[in-house]
Amino acid sequence: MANQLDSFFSALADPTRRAVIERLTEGSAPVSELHAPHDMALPTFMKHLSKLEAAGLVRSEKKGRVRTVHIEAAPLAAAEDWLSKQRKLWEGRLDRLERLALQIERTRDDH
Amino acid sequence: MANQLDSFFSALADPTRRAVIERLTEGSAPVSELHAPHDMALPTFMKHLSKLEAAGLVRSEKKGRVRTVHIEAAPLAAAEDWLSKQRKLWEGRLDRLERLALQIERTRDDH
DNA sequence: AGAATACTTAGCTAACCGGAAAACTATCTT
DNA sequence: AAGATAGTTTTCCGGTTAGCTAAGTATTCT
Repeated sequence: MANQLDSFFSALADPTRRAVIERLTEGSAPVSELHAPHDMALPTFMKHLSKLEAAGLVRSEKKGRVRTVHIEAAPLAAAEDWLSKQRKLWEGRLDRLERLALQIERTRDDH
Repeated sequence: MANQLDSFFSALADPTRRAVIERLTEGSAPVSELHAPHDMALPTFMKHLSKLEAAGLVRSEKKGRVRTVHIEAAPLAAAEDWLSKQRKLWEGRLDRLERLALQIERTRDDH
């Protein structure tokens, strides 16, 4: 995985991990609280958290026996930017094609 | 993979596939042209195209021996929307926290 | 008809992923 | 000091993914 976007997108390609991100937009939380709504073993869930952290989408700190997890907004914005850029390029192209079509139509009318 | 977002994001989690999307914003193209810049066997590359098509990010039609591939904008926008929503929720929360902090500061000044 | 082109299908491999259970460590609580 | 709590580490498993080569099919060109 060379690119940052690789790990961002693949971290987001799993419903458990997206649910964690959604939950974290409401505020930081300890691992056990994040785990609670998910019907899977803790170690399995921890692997999802690790993937999010490795992708930089999340940060975490341990105090005593509790690890608290926070969302990290910047990479979310980076992924959004890539998507937005592609969509705009594509839409821009559609616009140009439309203008071209109008021009051709007009040229035809001149005959 | 239950969710649509699963396949969208996992389709975008690969640099070859993102490169294909980037190329396609410039316009549709046949398989061989899309393949040319990528240093991998054709069948391998075709599997990437299939994944993009399965995710609905791309459409394709075969005419004679040539298969032409087109980008499909809607799902790109859907993925963008999810990201945008999360980022805004998070930023909104930061704003509320900031206001709260200001309030507390003001209350303290009253003493 | 024969050769070249543009995929397609089939079959293989190594690595990774999402899941589990079991056993362990470290930190509160009583 | 004992017990409960909150993670962590280890080891295993079956399924998917990304890559390859080799051989096949369908069109188009000469």
